[in-house]
Amino acid sequence: MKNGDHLFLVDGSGFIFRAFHALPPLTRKSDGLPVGAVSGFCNMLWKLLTSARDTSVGDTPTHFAVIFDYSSKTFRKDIYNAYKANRSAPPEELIPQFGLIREATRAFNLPCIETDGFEADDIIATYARQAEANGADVTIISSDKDLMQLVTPMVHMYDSMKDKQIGIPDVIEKWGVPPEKMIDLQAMTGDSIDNVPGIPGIGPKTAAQLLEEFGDLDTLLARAGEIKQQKRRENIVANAELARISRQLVTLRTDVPLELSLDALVLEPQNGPKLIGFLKAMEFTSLTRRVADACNCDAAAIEASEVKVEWGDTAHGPDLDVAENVDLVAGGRVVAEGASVPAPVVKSRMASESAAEPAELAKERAASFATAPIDHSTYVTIRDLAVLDQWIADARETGIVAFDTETTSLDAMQAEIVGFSFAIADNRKDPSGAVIRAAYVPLGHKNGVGDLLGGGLADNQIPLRDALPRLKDLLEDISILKIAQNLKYDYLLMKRYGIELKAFDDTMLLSYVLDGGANGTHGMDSLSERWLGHKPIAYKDVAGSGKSNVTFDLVDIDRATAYAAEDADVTLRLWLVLKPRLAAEKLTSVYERLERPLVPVLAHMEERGITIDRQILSRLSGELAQGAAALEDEIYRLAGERFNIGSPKQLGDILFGKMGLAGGNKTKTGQWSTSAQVLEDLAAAGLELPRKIVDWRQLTKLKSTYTDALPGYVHPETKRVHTSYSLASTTTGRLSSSEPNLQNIPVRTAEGRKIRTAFISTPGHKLISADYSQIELRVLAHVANIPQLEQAFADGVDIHAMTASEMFSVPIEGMPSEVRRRAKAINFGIIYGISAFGLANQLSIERSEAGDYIKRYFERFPGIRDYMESTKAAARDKGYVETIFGRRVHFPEIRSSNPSVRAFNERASINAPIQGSAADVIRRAMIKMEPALVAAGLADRVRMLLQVHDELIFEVEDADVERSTPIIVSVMENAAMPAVNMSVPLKVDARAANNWDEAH
DNA sequence: ACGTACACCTA
DNA sequence: GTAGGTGTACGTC
Repeated sequence: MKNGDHLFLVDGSGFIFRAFHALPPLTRKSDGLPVGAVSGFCNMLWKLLTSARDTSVGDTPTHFAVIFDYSSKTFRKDIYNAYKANRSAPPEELIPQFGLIREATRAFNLPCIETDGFEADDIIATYARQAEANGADVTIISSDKDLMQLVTPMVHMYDSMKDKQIGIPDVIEKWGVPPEKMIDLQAMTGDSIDNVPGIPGIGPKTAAQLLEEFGDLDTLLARAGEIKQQKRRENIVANAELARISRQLVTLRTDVPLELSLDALVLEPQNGPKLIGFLKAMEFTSLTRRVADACNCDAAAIEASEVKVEWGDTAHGPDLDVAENVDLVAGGRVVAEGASVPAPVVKSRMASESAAEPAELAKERAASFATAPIDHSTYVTIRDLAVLDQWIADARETGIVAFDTETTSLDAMQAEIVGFSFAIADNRKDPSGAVIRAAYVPLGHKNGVGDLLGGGLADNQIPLRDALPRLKDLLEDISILKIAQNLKYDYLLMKRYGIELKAFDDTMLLSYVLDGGANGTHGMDSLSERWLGHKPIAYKDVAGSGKSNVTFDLVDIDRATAYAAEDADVTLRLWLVLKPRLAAEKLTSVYERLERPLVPVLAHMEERGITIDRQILSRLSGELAQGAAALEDEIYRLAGERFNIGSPKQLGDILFGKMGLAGGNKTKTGQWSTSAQVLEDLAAAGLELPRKIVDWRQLTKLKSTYTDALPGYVHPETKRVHTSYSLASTTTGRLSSSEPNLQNIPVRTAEGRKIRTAFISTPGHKLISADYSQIELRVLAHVANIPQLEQAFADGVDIHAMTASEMFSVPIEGMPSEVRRRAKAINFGIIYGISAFGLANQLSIERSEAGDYIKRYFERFPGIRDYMESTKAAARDKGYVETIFGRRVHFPEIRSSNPSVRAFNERASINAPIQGSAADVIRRAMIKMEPALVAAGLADRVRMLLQVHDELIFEVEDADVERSTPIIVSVMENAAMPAVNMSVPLKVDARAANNWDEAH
C-alpha cells in the first residue's frame, strides 16, 4: 500500500444492526426468510464499489475489507466482567442474516475478516493506523461513535445511511471534543448498551465541558477537588477507578495480529456470475439487473446459487380475520370482511421500472421514499385557495396523505386550529428518485405582540371558513387514506369543527401493535429517530419553553412551515416503514380490530366528559383541611418541633434520627423509608406519632390529588371534566387516563369514596356502572385450562373460597375469613407472576411460609405451573408473549444476565397475557357497544363516558335505564366472541344511580 | 425550569 | 409479585 491509495473498511457488524433497524420495510424472500439487512448491505457495497465517487466519500477505493465481530468473548471481558453483559439477544429476524451477509461479502469478491478475541472495531483500528502510516487515505464505513477516536486528517468515517462523511469538525460538532479526546469522553459517559460503567451523572455535555476545562481525564481525576458542584465532585472522586477501567474498555487496540496484510486487501475485479448467482438467490431483482448491466452479463442465463441458512419456524399467531364476521367498522370506514386498507402501493410513472413485479416494485418505492433524506426544500407554505385545491387533487390522485394539525393547545378539547400540514409521496418531479412533498397551510397565525399590528391575524392566510369545507372533503372522503401520528387528537379536534375523519391509519398505533413492549416509546420523535435516523425539529425550538413559551398561533409562519410540514413528512415515511410489517408479521387483525376502531370510540368518550359536583368537592376539601390541620398540631407536639411533614427526608430524620426509633428501613438511595408499611409497623408497636402521620398523609393526598385538583379540570364551556385516554402507553394493551386520571379515583376507604359521590349524572339521567367480575382469574382459567377453576366459574361459586377449600382442605361453609383472605392474596399473586417474597410481604408472613403456600397451590393446580413455565419459555424463545386475541407483548430484557432484571421480566411475561387478554376483551366490548346501542334504537340516549380497566360508566336517561342495562351487560359478556370462545363464562354486574359511588 | 425520588391512588 | 398517573420535595441547570 502506498501514498494515494484509499482503503475502505466496512464495519460489518455495525452495519447489520444499523441496516436492520433503519431499513424498511421488513423485507422477506418469497419463502419468508427475512433479508432486509442483507439487501441494505448489498446495495451499499455495490454503490461503494461502483460509485463511491458520486457520494460524499468522493473517491473510489483501491483496497477494501469488511470486518466482523467473531465472538462475544473478547479481551475486554477480562478487564471488566460485566462488559456487554446486558446486551440482549439479537432480534429473531436478524439471526439468519449474519451468515448471509458474510456470504454476500464473499460473493462480492471482498475479504471478510474476523479475529477471535477481538472486536471488529479493534481490527479496523489496526488496519486504519497501518494504512495511514503508509500514506494512504482511509474511509471507515460506520457511524459508530466508538470508532470516532480514529478520525484524523487521513482517516474519515462515512455514514452510508445518511450519505454523510464524518471528519474532525463533525466529531467536534457532535460531541464537543476532537477525535483524540473521544476516548476520555466515552470513559466518563460510559455506555449503557455495552455496559461500560463510566461516571454516574456525567453525560456527553458535562464530559465535554470538563475536558474543555481540565484537558484530559487524568488531569481531571487528579484535580477533581476543584469541581464546584458537590454531587458531581463526589461522583467523580468516588468513581475514578471505574472511569480508568472504562477508558481501557473504550480504547481501541491497534496491535491486533492480522492474518491478511494490507496489500492482501487490494480490490479484486468483480466476479459477475458469482455475484449475480447470489443476488438471484436472495431475490434482489433490481440489484441483480443493475449488476448484470454493469458487467454485461445475461442474468437470465445465470442460476441462483444455493445459499444455506439456519432458519426455523415462521409460524405466527391466530389470524382473527377469518374467525370474525360481526363487528367491523374499520377506521370509520365500512370494509368488507377480511379486507384491509390498501397496502402502501405508490403509483409509479417510471418506465424503466415497469418490468419488475408490482409487489416488489411497491416495496422498493416505499423503501426509497422512506429512506430518501428529509429535505426541507420540498416543503411549501400554502396561502392561496387554488394551490390548496391543487394539493387536495394530488392527494386524491395518490389516495394516501399524511396529515397533521397545529393548534393552540395540547388538550384537544380546548385547542383551536392554527394550521394544518400534509405530505404526499410524489415521483413526478424527480425521475431519479423519490420525493415526498409536504405543505403547511397557515390559518390562524397572529402577528407577534411586539409587532405593530400586535395580536391581529397575520396577512396572506386562507380564511378558516374557506379552508374548512376543503378539509372536510378531504378528511371525510373514504377513498383517501389519511395517516396521522396520534390520530385521536386530530380526530377530536376536527370533530369539534364539524368534521368526522374517515379512512385513517395511525402510525403510533402501528408501532404499538408491532413493537409493544420492545425498547422505546411510540411518540413521533422516538419513532423518527428509530426508523428514519432523523431527529425532527423539537416543538420547544419552535414555540419556546417555560416562561418564553408561546402558543403556535404566534409562531412565525416560515418556522411553522418547517416544523409542521416535517411532521407530516415524517409521519408518511413512518407509515411507509411500519404498515407493510403489519401483514408480514401477521398483526393486521390486532391493529384493525383492537386498535384503530377504538380511536373514534375514545374520542367520543373524551368529548362527552362527565359532570362533577364542585360543591361536594369544595366541602370535602374544607373537611380534609380541618382534619389535616388538627393532625399537624398533634404531630408537632409529639415530635417536639415543627417540620415539613410532607418531606420524607425530614420525617425520617425525626423518627429514626432524633427520636432514635428502631425498625427503620432504608430506600434504595439510602434515605430512611417512611412508607405506610413502616409507619404501620411502628404504630402497631404502640407509637402514637406514626399513626398520626399515616392519617395526615391520607387526608392531604385526597385533598391535593382529588378535591383540590379535579375542579381545575372542569371545561369552561361544557362544564364537564374531559379526561384523555392514551391508547399506546401501556405494555399490556390497557388504556391509561390522564389530565385528569379518572382511573384512580379512590374507592377503598369510606373517606376516599366520598370523592366518588362528586361524579354525578345530569338531571333526569342516571350513571350506570358495569364491571367485569374476576375477569383476570377467568382469563387465567381459560388460558391455563384449569378444570377446577372452569367448573367453579361455571357454577358461579366464590372463587377465593373455592381456592382456600382446595388448598387448606377447609369446607366452604363457615370458612374463617382469614383463610379466604390468604387464598385471595394467592390468587392475585398468581396473576402477578407470584414470588414467595412478594406473597410474604402482602400477607405479612415469613418467606418460607409463603413458599409453602405456593408449593401447595401448584400441587393442587399443576396446570397453573405448566402455564407459567410455558409462558416464560415462550417469552425467552420468541422475545414476546401473546394475548388470546394475538396482541404481542415484547420482553427484550428477558434474557438479561442480571437475575433480578430477568425475574422481573419473567413475572411480567406471565402477567401480560392475562392482563392483556382482559384488556382486549373490554376493548372489544367498547368497539361493539356503539353499534349495538344504535341497533337497539338507543343511540344518543345511552352514552359511554368512562373506562376503568374492567368497568364501563354510562350516562343514561332515566326512562332508558331498564332497557339499556341488559344490552350493555350482554355486549360486555359476549365481547370475546366470535374470535375466541372462552372456556369460562364472563360475568358483568351493572348498577344505576345518581352518582358513581352508589352505582359502583 | 426540569428531572428524579418517594409516596400513594386505581385495576 | 402486574399495569398505570400525580403531587410534593429537592436537587441540578
